[in-house]
Amino acid sequence: MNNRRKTITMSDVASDAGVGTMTVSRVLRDPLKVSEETRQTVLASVTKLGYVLDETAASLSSKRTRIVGAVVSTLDQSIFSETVRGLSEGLQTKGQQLLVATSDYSKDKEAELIRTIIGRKPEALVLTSSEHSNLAEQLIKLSKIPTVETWEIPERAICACVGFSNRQASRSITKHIYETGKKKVAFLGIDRADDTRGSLRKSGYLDVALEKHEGIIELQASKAGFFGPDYGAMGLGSIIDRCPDVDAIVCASDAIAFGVYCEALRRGIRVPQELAISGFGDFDYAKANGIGLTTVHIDGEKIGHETANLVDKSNNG
Amino acid sequence: MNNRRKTITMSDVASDAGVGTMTVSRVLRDPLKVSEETRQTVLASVTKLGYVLDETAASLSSKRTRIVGAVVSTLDQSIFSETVRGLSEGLQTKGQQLLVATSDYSKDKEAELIRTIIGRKPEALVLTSSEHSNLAEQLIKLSKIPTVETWEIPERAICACVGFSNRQASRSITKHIYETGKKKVAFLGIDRADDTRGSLRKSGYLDVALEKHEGIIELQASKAGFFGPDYGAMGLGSIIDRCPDVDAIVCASDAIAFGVYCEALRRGIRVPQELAISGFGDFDYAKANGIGLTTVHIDGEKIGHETANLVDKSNNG
DNA sequence: TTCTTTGATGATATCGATACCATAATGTAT
DNA sequence: ATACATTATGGTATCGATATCATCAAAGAA
Repeated sequence: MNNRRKTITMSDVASDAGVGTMTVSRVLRDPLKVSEETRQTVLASVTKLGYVLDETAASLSSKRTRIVGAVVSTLDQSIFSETVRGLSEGLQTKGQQLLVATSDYSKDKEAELIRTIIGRKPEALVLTSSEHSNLAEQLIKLSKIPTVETWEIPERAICACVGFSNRQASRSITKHIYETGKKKVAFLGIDRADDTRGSLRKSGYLDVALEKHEGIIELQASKAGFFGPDYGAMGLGSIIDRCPDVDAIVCASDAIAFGVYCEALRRGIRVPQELAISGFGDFDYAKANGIGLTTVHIDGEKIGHETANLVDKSNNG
Repeated sequence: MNNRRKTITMSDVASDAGVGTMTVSRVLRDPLKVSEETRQTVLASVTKLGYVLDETAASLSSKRTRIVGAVVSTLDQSIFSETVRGLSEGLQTKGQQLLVATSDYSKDKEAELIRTIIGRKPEALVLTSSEHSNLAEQLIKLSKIPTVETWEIPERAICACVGFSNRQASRSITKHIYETGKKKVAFLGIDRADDTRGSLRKSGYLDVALEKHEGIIELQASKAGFFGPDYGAMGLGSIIDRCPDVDAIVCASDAIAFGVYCEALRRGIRVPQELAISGFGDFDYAKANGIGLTTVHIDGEKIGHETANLVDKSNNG
């Protein structure tokens, strides 16, 4: 009503309710420590004045910010967004809030963002990349903030990590494909220097294929500025040219797999009867029943939830 | 080095550099107000001690939190994640940080989250839904925090909004399809009570189709627990049964369009020559050249950036 | 030379909630 | 009845940076 007032503070509520500020604080933070009667009075004043506790001040005073920081590589149409979602949900139930920033796969940017976020004194830090700049590692160490690395299991974890091994996953799917009776299994990936995941996946494929003493049909080509599905469509052509009896293709990503899939349909090849196609992780539509794509489904949301739990443990456990 | 020390504060830096705390503060916030010489000394101490400014305290003192809160419906594989990305990037360049929370399309949850976020005293609030609970609107009004609503242009904006009209967009795409010479254009959507967007898109389609005095082939069916693409695949069948000479389908979403597309390929129908298919906004792969899908591309990132600018203006302009 | 302006710097009160300790009022064991 | 927990509550210093005002020196105007 009287809206030209300054900010309503806890002592405004306190005097309105005829109690001390500590009592108000307790009503809001630890209601059981206050008698039923007082609690009602205070709550009445709170709603009457439309009071909202100032977490900024609370954080400074209590040294508990209830904030968790996350620096992710990207949020685009990607599995990371699922992770962020799981994380955000998980944290919400634990009364924490999520501060996110995107690094765009740049280590320097990541370090800079980490510095800014550390300034917020978060209770934990979540990172999605497994390699960090020295500056970043140093900042983290100095700040002593529990840090969780997700997605790729790093060689040497800073603190804790939640994730999976790309190589292992690729090995499993390749093995699975051979087990369904396929004979000529090819791998289709893009040759890019900075693509650690892609090459881990290739290694996983090779681990199994070599063991089969089977023709290792492996195609790699540097991309020419066009998008994943296009590369996949083209790749299918090359593979069939080189090896007409191919009956399965392990792709380094779902974007590629999708391209292969569409091209196969266009050529009238039945999927997966004549050609099995497997992708990797970030393509939501692969779930649909009608689509014959196999994919390594990575439960980003679960990773997020697990991370939230871990974060909680590092603070309370 | 000496790591059993307590937190390093600004006065630690100040005494190390032999200056007052205000000078340190200025070096970090407004370097031009400090002489070159002093600045260097202070910066040296800062790095020497590994000092990181405590934004929590800064916020309390200056009443500028440099935080922007966002409550989004979801982050899943969706266009919202692009928006969040654009927003996050845009804010980063302006020295702001983003606090996100997901409401899962629940108005009550949204209101609750808004309350928590308001407690952080953000400098702006970003919402992705256009309908809010009374509580939410009241909280926002009381807090006087500039609020930006994105995506759907609301009937009655709380403060400012960035977005587009679903109906208008659908109208454009339908018109475009007729212009390419198609004669029998159908609409395929899912019948769900709470799907405001879907029905706006349907209306947009009808606006144009009716005007053409052309057969309005419209199919609606409640979904049976399976995923979008499956519905699309099934939908194509129904439409063809009812109207064999259909030559274009406007779909309510990209998931549906994708299902229609795959089913068309399976049936040997050439896309887009024999059948044009259009989707709506959240399917990244539609961009690929080889794929014959038309889609209303919604630039989530741009929405995010625009929002960031708007947020900036409401605070400084 | 004297007065004013400008620039660099520091002292201190302050933001708003909470930790910590003190107090008062009960109940309860001896 | 005395001593001792236990519970409910309030007073106050405190967290760490910044706004504000004061100070002082050097530079320019008269």
